[in-house]
Amino acid sequence: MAIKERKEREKQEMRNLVIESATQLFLKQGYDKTSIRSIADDIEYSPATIYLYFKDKDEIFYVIHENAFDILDKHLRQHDGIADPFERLRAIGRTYIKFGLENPDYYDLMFIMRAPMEQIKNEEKWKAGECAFGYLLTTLSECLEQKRIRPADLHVTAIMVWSFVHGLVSLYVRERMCILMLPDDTTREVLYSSFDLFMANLKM
Amino acid sequence: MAIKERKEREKQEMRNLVIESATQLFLKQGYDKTSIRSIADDIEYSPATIYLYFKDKDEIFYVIHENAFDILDKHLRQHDGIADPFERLRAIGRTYIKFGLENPDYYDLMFIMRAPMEQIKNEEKWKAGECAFGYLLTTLSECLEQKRIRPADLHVTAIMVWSFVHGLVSLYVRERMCILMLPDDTTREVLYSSFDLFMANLKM
DNA sequence: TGAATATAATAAACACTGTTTAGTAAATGC
DNA sequence: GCATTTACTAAACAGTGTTTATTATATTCA
Repeated sequence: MAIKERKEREKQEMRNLVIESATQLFLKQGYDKTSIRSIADDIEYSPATIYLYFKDKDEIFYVIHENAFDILDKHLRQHDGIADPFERLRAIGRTYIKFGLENPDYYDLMFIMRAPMEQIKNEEKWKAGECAFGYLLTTLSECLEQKRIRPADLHVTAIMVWSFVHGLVSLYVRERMCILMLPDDTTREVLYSSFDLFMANLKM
Repeated sequence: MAIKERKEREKQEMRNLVIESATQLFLKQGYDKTSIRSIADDIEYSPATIYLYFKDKDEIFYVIHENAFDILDKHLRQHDGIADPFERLRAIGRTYIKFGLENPDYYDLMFIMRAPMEQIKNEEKWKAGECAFGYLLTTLSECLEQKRIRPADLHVTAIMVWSFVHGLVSLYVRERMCILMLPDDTTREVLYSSFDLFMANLKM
């Protein structure tokens, strides 16, 4: 009986349709302005239909949140070829910052907004987060082994590195870097200089 | 004619009444659940009355945002007496983190939420932010003068320090530290250890 | 094939939100 | 004492996420 399979496929296609529309609207107008009604309008279905495929708005944005991690992951893995773990760490860090500055809405959803994390509480774990953090852990582990960075606890070091780059990006994304009273491109230069300084301090 | 003065005083008292109620509700239930109607209910006035004293919801939370900076400022100034600028910086940093962990809603409003920054765009500058950042700048300036930290550009160093502590607190406040899969008190210990490591790397 | 059942979609409603408007009652000015 | 200004609010407006009752379509089975 292939009907059940077709139904399942159609269900998945409808979910994709919603996600594609939601992602497009989200990146164009932000989270708040991406209402269930605006998605419904866009895909030419009634708002109630969306609730046949998603539990609530959070579930939609949880999927977008997961997709965003896939995109970031692809960016970060570009540097897998760099043999020196410290230089690899530097490349990963710069790419992380670049991703945040160039995709502020995605970054917001991944690391700042509360909405997607509500979903994770009900599910098992923050799989996407663990994947990205695991990548940082292995890179830092190599750095420590080869004595390229100052010796310290692996997790403490990882939290230090992640917190720093997250701080840079999130202060920028949430418009607190205005205290510098500099034009946008100069502000960005300060951010990257700050990252360089951080890496210099980390180096052994 | 003292009537005008009395009226002005009454106007200010009404504003204070709204702010006090809003602050209390905000710290108890968070931003989203603190609606204009819930404030109006609490102070036993109609919702429309609030709009006679405040332009919109953002203006109310901008005042709370400013008050929160006064509170943080008082905490930070406690360490004015520490002669050694590096040790003063360490004390300021720990107090900043402690403030964030113990007052997550205030911290959110001050450094994460978009709402209060909308107000700042229409006004002149982010006065409260500049005051706090200025305090960091003068402390770091002393550290550099006395060669207690590695030589670098003052503003680049300040952004590095602020971004790091902000990253620590904001990842915690927005529940991303769950990747550590540790109980809450252990997570906090990791944060403080991370801060110690950062300071050790900064030291000359 | 035709009646019974299951699925898919929706219109309308519910309970909220921030904000505005029109109208009322009280305080003030002359 | 009367006209005017001020203080306040009920009701409405335009949204929001979400649920319910109903209809139309598709599938199953006799």
